[in-house]
Amino acid sequence: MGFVDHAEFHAAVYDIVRLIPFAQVTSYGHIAKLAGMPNHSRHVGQALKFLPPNTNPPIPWHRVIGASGTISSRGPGTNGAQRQRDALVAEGVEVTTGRTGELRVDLGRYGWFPSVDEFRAAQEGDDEEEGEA
DNA sequence: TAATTGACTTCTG
DNA sequence: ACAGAAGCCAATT
Repeated sequence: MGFVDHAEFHAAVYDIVRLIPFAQVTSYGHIAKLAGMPNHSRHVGQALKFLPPNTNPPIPWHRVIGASGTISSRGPGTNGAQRQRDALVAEGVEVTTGRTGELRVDLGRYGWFPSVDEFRAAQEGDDEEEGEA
């Protein structure tokens, strides 16, 4: 699986994010792992930042949070984390707000962390447009 | 070319 | 549970 260029990595990230089940969440690091690049968690976030607003099919970027179950705050003055919280709540995911304003999801209940094997199986059963010979 | 940045993760105390 | 530090690596300054 080694990717030779940036675009391929982004495409792989998008494909994986699309497969996150409704009302479930996973982490940047786990997506990097499924993409075969376990040390690129930060770049998964970069890929999502590059994501255009209107995609077809839609890419559920809001289902990607930190490994500790917290929604990454894009810094004060931005509402990205708030929008992510709203999108998750709209799917029925419980998002708790901690004492210091951190937004947290219970990974035990909503976490989606399939092994690479399970992920590939899901990819075959759920999406066959990839031209898998 | 070197330093900084960041939608991260993990370990320590 | 929380804070700090180290490790990480492509993109950006």
